[in-house]
Amino acid sequence: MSVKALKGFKDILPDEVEIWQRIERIARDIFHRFGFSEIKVPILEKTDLFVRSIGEATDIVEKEMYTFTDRNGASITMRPEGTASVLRSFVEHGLHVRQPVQRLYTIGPMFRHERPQKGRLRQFHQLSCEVLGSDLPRLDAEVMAMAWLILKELGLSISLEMNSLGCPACRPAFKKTLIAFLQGHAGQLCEDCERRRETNPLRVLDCKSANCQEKYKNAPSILDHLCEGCGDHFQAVKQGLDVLNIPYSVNSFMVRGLDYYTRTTFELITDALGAQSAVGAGGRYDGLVKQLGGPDLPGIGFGMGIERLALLLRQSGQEAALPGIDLFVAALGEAAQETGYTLTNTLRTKGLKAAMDLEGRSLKSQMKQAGKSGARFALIIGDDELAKGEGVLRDMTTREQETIALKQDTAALAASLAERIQSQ
RNA sequence: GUGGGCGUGGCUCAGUUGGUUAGAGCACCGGGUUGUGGCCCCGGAGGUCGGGGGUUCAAGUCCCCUCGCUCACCCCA
Repeated sequence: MSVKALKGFKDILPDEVEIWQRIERIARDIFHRFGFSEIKVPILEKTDLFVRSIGEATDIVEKEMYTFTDRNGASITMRPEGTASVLRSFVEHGLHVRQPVQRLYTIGPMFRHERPQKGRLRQFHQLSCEVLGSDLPRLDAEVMAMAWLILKELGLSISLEMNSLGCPACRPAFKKTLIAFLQGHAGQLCEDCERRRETNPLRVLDCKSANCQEKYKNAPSILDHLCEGCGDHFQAVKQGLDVLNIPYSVNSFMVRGLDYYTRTTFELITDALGAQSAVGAGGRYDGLVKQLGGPDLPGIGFGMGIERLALLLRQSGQEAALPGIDLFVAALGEAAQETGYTLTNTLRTKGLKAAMDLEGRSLKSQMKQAGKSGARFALIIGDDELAKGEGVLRDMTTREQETIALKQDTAALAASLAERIQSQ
């Protein structure tokens, strides 16, 4: 049996790459419009970085990380998300002294050892961004507006759900209230919720069991337990979204899987991807920079899954066609092959997308290739033409042909062909 | 980690109650046009029927094991 890719690892084949490039192009453009700069960070980090940022008791850290010991005995992890690495870099290089507020984005692979399914892979790719150094509610709204614009310009309609998780000042109190409420339903919940009642009580709220949800109807809401600062912040974020005309809904049951989130959290939801409904998600993480040994600066960011975006684009019939070439050189006979070979390569140096058949196949076969390659023109050179110093230029869409002079100088010929074709 | 579905040429699939050289469409290559594409016609190449074991005179078809893919739970992008 031949070697196959690892489970959950996928090749992105040429016809699929087209749509990926479109996604990245649009996202980059919008990031730049919002004043973001790209940062590239390593895929491997010390395991400790993720344990400290994502949280020891999270699923990601507990059972999903690709962690191994390197040849020096150090514990290394393939990044399961992007924020930790970007913040590590931010702190390590003291980026905060360059300007008070930093806007950064990055694009790359993430790794989580989960059971693969639709929209979920072990190596997946994210577009992600972070803003460090400001806790203004208007920034939260702006970041969500940016995510919204990316999806809009991709032609996707997706709903925005947001919530506030409070801060270290008010969340613990809410947790207690919630635990007390759940105590009242002890023994009546699903297995998972019974377990999480103690370990991660906030989690129970987005349980999918109808029975549990029925019980949670009267559960206390985090939004009623926010401290004054968090409450004001939340109101201001909503106003910001209203001002910017971004449609959203508040989901007080929304919880995030990473421990570092504070205050604003949000998800970009679709109903077209089966179980993996989140196309993007993010939120504020005001204590994280300090926690990683940096200055006490607030931050906010989000990530979007490229595979999920690509899936949605394909479902909505937005498959991008492979771009055609400019000119296909069809040569017959050895001398013509020689001329065609140098001509084709010279055309490429002039900026044209040019192709020819190196196998010496029949003209019919070469014309077929020209058609399949999407060429706008075909230049037919046979030894007959060569003797007369001519070639036949065929317009592949109109099927019109004309005889053109093949100048002695291949470079000059290439230049005039390039000019002619580019002017069309 | 737990369930369900599925594994036949590159892709999508047919394969009757187990029975002779395993088929089709698409894609690929060649020919029909001594030098011309997208349609049509003809031909060709391409398969250890996921793998192993078993039952049988005979297994793609039945049984067991195993591997892989996939969807869902869980979790999340």
